[in-house]
Amino acid sequence: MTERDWRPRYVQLAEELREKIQRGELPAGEPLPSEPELAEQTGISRTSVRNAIRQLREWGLVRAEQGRGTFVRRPKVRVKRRNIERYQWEKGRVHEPEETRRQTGGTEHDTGLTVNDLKFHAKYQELPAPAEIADVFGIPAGTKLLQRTYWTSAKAEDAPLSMSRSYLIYDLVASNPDLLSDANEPWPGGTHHQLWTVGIEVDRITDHVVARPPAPDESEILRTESGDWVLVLRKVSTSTDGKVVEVADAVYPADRTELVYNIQLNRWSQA
Amino acid sequence: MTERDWRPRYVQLAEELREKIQRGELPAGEPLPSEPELAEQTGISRTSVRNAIRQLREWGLVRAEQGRGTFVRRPKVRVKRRNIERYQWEKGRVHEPEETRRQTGGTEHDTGLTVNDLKFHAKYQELPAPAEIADVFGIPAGTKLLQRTYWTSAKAEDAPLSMSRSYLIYDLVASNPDLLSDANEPWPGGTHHQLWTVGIEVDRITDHVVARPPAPDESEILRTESGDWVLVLRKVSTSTDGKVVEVADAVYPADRTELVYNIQLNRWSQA
DNA sequence: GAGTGGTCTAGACCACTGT
DNA sequence: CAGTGGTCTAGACCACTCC
Repeated sequence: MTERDWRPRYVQLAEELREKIQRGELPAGEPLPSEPELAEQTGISRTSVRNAIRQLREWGLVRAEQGRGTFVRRPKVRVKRRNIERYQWEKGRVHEPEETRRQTGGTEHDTGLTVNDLKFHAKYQELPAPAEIADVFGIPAGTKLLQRTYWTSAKAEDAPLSMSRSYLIYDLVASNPDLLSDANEPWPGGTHHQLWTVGIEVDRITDHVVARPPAPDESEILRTESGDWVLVLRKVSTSTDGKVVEVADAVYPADRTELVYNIQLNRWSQA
Repeated sequence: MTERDWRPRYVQLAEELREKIQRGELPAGEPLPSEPELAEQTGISRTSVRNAIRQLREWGLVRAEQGRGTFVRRPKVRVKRRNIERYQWEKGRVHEPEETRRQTGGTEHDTGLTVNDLKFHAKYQELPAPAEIADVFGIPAGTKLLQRTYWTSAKAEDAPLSMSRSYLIYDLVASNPDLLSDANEPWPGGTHHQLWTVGIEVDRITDHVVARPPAPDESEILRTESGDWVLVLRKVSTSTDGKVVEVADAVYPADRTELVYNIQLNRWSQA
């Protein structure tokens, strides 16, 4: 006699299917047997079959499509974001001539995407600083901020998506009226150039990386599956006189994103 | 007549409860009404009530405990990991005397934890390089590696947990037999010191940050809730002669972790 | 033992997709 | 139209926790 399997039957089914997927018996893109079919094959109820499939969804292995079927998910290619190099490059570009700036990915903002791949959206609005943001700036809550929201919709299939919210202190940028409206988006040269027009040089940037479940609006824009999480990158820019001048939250679909930080260490012996 | 709400009833219930939680009507740590109770109050079946609660679990708002109840989750405090500073500090410590190294957090490895907070586990084993790891090293798959697995179990309540797997090329470290066994763990001085004993200086470290659902063993060690994700930090160390000398994957519970990278930019004008 | 969440059944109707 | 997954019901038994 082999030993009895005491795990719940839906877990057993989920594991069986997981193994089939990972062995390649059910290749990416292929549909699973339908729910009634699996119920009949295994002799368990459709409710339990659905339970098993929910497990597979939480594991990120399958995607259910209403009216069509449940399909094995293709492992997503993760877009690499090398922020250390990117930030330095963006800053260095400020003093290039405008044509150069317009050409070489002026729309990249925090996304790393070019205007060719996707449709770009920008929305500007004023808003009193929520406590959490005010804290980072080191200003009183309620101070007037300029909030800029950017998001992209893919033109091409599988193009990377992103969504980002950036905050500036309103009075700090108000001296250049061009900065207060989204009419100039995509701004040629990015945030560093915008800040430069009001006399600010960014000295250092701190990235705070966190993962969490998506908010409803994020889940819609990023087209995440149920159970997916998002990576949130809070980028805090500090000026050469030590003040926080921009706080930006970029939200990425976690299964399609990889953040890369390349860190140069000091040598032990310098001859 | 107000407009009819066409959303599924379990979604409506989930949102109602979400609002109650976020308004503080159901404070953290408090139990929700029991499932039969909610079913009776709302007039929907227990199955649908469970569906609503599953939604709240996916949102990370509640935790169900068998036989006790379903409780509002306390928002986790995220442990901040500042790897740029940490790596430089770890490298600089190599040439300090051994007592100093033993005292000042020699056990921190990739975890950032001290031996006082937790029980530390280490396991060494040899293993032929899987293709994915071999790729990173730039060596043929199957080359003998030394795999070191570290994990912690919390002594104190709410102590941070972590799990990490580190890979070294076996032949590269074999000249120091002390490095081949876990008997010396926690090694005083960490990986930089270990490598130094076989004549290697680490020149730069690249962090690759990714989030994904936990593997079963990870979920057990890190005590993640169902639906939680993990943050995976792959740390690739390159020696001064340009070879990859260590690959280490650290796995953190995503809801308790924040990675911080502080990036110094070059100045525009250097007088 | 009473009450909790976890598993499971056998049905039903619906919304959506393809042909 | 038939077939898919999504919602929903009204029950049942179980494992676990706490008194």
